[in-house]
Amino acid sequence: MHICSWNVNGIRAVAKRNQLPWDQMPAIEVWCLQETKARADQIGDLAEPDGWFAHWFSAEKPGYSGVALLSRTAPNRVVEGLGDPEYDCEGRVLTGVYGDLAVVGAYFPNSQEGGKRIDYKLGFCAAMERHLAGLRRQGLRTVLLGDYNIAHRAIDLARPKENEGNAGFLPGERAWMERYLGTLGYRDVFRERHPDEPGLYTWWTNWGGARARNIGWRIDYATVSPDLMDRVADIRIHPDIMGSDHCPVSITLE
Amino acid sequence: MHICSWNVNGIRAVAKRNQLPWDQMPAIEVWCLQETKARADQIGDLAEPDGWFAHWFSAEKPGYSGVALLSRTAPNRVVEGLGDPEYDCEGRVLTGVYGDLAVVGAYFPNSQEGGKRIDYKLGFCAAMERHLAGLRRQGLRTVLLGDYNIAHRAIDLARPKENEGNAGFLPGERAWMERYLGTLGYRDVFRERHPDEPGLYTWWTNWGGARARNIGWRIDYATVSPDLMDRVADIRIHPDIMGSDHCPVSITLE
DNA sequence: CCTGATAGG
DNA sequence: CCTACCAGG
Repeated sequence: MHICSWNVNGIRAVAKRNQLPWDQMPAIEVWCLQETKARADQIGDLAEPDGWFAHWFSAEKPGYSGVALLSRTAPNRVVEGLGDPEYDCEGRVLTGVYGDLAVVGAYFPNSQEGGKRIDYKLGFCAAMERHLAGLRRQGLRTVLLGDYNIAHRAIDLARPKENEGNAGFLPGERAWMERYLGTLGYRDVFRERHPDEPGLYTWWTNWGGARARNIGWRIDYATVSPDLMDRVADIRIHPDIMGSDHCPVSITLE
Repeated sequence: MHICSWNVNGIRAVAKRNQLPWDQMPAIEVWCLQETKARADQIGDLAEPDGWFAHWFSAEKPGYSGVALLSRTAPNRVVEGLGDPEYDCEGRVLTGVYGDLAVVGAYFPNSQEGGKRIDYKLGFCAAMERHLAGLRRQGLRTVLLGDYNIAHRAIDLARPKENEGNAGFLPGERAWMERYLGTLGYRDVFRERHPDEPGLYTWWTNWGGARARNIGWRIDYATVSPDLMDRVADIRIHPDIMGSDHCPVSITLE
């Protein structure tokens, strides 16, 4: 099963440029999209692309956040959000269940300038923990794909020193990654397969040719529950796929 | 003296496209610009173009309205507005005095959907009358150039029937044109020289190729006080000058 | 530097 | 449709 996550930074802008992800990467069977920035009723035919089951989950605030789940085969069920209206009103999480696999697509909150929203973000992370635990209690193995808006360690961004204390690299959010990947035992497969390789990023700022110079951050992940680890055949980031300030991350499960 | 008026619909957009009016029409010695939509401090070098005396008068509300007066020779003095803060806070009028000539550049208010702002507009027109009367009491002859946002008569727009009761063709504003050009005796030189010629417009909506099909309105004028009439050598509209949804109107005075 | 929302035209 | 603004990233 080929699953891919992409923060599209506005699906309408991507569509206008003819860079829709399913056209660009035809082998993918499940797409988790973040920052769609549109309701289904704003995008016409794009809401139900030919050959896909599509589910759109949007923020209340127009043009803000929003996620989508597209799959070639229909999921057994789809869960919107984390079960907490404080987070679910921002359209950040969609879970598709396929057999014993739960595919969770998520757009974690940005902690913002001066860490203004770090409390909200850590609350979201805690709610995500509970959500994942609930899925596992249902006997499901989980893969959590999306834009975590967190660079875990110094190796995960090009300028760790300069970004000490900046949104996405705050002690509090990094500590949650430690907890999630350490204490809770979820697996950052990509880093496990490239333990010491720098320069592997999924996001670059739009200014100053950062992407061309590969001054980026790895903030998009596909992490799996421990019991899914043995099914992971492949995991990749796709820096050559353009159309957003993020690039896709794909995982192949057997 | 070659004087030209142009509603630029955002001077920054015009500059970005390299369509600055003084580059396009080098013979012009005085430019009255409307809808500049920028303060002098937002436009860098453009605020004081080489070889020009420039005066910018902006609305309080950012990106809204705004007029400019540029001239090859320095005016004896410049007057900002009409002397009424209700209108002057919207950056709509600049007057440059050159010898015994007062060049008044004006951006008349739009009367808006449903005539929502017709009272404001007619108040502006009344204040403009007083302003012009004041200039004449000072012994000045006046030319009032700009976007009046009024089509005077049916001949002045392509679709008079369909626009009966629409902003720019409301009875109240047309009546003010009648008063200005009839009772008060100011002269619409362009119409006097083309009394029965339809299809002479200065503004076209951006939708549906209206300009290519010449579905437009004549809402930009250069009108003169009766005592200036004998000095008018030429008056033209310039539908070939692109860069805005309006085209320039020029007048040549001896 | 991008996205999308919004006001104003 | 097109110019600006603005929030958010």
